[in-house]
Amino acid sequence: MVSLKDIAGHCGVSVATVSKALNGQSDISAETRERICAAAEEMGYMANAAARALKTRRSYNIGVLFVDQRSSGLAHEYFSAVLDSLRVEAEQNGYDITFINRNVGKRPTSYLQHCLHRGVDGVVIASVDFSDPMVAELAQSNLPVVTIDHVFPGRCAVLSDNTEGMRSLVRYALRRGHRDVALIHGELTSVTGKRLAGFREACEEAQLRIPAGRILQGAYHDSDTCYRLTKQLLSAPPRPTCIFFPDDFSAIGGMNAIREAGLRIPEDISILGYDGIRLSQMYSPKLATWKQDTAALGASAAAELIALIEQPGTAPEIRTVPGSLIEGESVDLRF
Amino acid sequence: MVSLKDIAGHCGVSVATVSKALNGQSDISAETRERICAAAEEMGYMANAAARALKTRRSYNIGVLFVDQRSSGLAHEYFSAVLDSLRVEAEQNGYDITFINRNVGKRPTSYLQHCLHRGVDGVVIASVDFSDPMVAELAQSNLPVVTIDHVFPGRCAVLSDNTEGMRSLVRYALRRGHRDVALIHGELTSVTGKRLAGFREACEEAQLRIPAGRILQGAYHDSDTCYRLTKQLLSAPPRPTCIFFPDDFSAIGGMNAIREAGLRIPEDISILGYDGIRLSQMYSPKLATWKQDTAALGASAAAELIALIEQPGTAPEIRTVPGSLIEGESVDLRF
DNA sequence: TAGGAGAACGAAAACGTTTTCGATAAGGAG
DNA sequence: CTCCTTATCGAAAACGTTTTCGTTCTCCTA
Repeated sequence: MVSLKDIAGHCGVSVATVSKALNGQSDISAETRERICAAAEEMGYMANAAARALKTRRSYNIGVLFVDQRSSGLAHEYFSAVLDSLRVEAEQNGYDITFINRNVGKRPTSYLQHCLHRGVDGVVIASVDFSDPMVAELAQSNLPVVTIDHVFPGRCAVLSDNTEGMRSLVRYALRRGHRDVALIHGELTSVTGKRLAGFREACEEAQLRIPAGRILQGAYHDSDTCYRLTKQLLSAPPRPTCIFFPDDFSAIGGMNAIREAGLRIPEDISILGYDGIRLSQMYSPKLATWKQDTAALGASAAAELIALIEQPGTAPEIRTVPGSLIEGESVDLRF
Repeated sequence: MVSLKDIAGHCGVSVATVSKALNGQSDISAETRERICAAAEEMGYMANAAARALKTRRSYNIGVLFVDQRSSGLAHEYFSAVLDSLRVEAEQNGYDITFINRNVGKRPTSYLQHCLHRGVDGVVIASVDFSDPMVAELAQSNLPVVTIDHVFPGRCAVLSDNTEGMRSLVRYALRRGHRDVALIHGELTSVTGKRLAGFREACEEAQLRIPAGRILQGAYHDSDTCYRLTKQLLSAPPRPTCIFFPDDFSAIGGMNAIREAGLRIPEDISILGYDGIRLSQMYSPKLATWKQDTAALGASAAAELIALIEQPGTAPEIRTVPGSLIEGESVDLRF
């Protein structure tokens, strides 16, 4: 690896001058700057990130905390899409991303310690158990932090509009004439809470009372559980005419249960998913679902974090990313 | 951040002693070592990775090159699963992973330059256009490199057994009595080549001649293309009794085409996928497919790379990871 | 012409480690 | 008691940067 010293030797100047020329400082004459830059280019110079980070305390590295509970983190299309746009946005701004984990060397530590060790400039937290004290420790640290789909008091967050998403889905189903609807939701998290709120709002709006038995706790991204719960819903008459699922993936479990019961979708039972993954429009029938704008979520998170890093004064902002309704073909008209 | 100097001050020894105590060097008395380690623990010491990397030229960071052509990289379940197990294995060995891209700062460079800049200890390359000269440059550099699903001469590689996978699938279909089979394959890569070879071998073995029109080039992970090609296959009688698809995901496109033509799976047309993603066993019918051992692929790649890094003498090894046949319910008996 | 301003560059310290090598002390052998 | 080992520790250099603060030198103004 060629270093500043090599270039300095080659050009007959000091390392200080080379550094300043390469970094565009003003107290270098245009002529020498040209000469130095040309030499650097020609010699294939590449700054040593470690040395620079050591000196400047800026690593141009952002940490990403994605914990795949039930190994559905990276394999989950929603999160991998968010991660990917996050990565692209970060890279365009000159930042690399590294995954945060719980060991440095081979010894276990905390997420925060790991971040301090690596000297990341900031952190994006998503898809984790936000009740984990170790996550809270990281979120409350004095590193710049942006969370996705969760808000810690006083910190930045990027949210998918879960209340609006669920509200829109319910309104859509009610508009199509459904009155006896059921909801299977995921584990109780802030995301689930928002969606439940949206569900209730839309129902109240339509002066619809939903009996307790029509709201079941399932699990995200777990089609087996939804298969089971759907069977349960179908077995106790009267059947609902419409079922909301935690996400598109788990809706597949529900569809299987419905078909095994000899019922048709949407003629006998209408269904709605959530997420709008590509697959949802390949089922037949195409699924009615709420498309979360994963590209905007990831890019916003990165952009906001970088703003936080580069303009330390920035007030912590909570940005909500709108989604959109995909009508699909899985909700029948009932009049 | 507390540094070695702080600990040294606190314990009344030199930084050299602290460093050696913490790193388990032998020329430190047990008593002072205890004292220093205790102080380090209590003061919340965390080594500065940048300083260490600068001094030792080891970053404990491995670069991962995953390019998502057609944005199906991270969103592709196969690769995200491989990536995840790779990450876990690396982390367990004290390595972090960072994504390699083409810019340092905001200026574009090559993958190799980016690696040199970051000082990664080694690189895993997967899911890229292996004909890209910039990828070749990286692969032929003197960094430790492991590729997945592709072999560069003289370098380490971890391969999913594509020939065996396709051979097994074909044998399975032929065993069930199919004689007029069609294959839709992906873009021409070394992976596709292997699968084609497996396909041909199994056919020859059974003394089956496959007319040219029965082998079509489609695209990986692209259900639209497969939808179109399947329609084409179905429109020209005689129809094949069995179709092989590039992967499970694109098989969905094929299934839709088949069903739209009013045909049943598998009674009228049998189908086979490739990959064994979770979803494939949620379709109905469950898909006959070849399950690639993504967990082993990722873990092997990481393990092999780390071996290469830590024992520089290691001979470049090409490891093939076996997969397994999932029979599913999508291939009918034909006798 | 003297003085000051500004432009261009360099010396050196610093960031936090690791590592070599020398120094000191203790202990054992003769 | 002297000499040689061995154990334990520290001083200092080095890794490759960035940045502060001088130092020169030129040129302009009064």
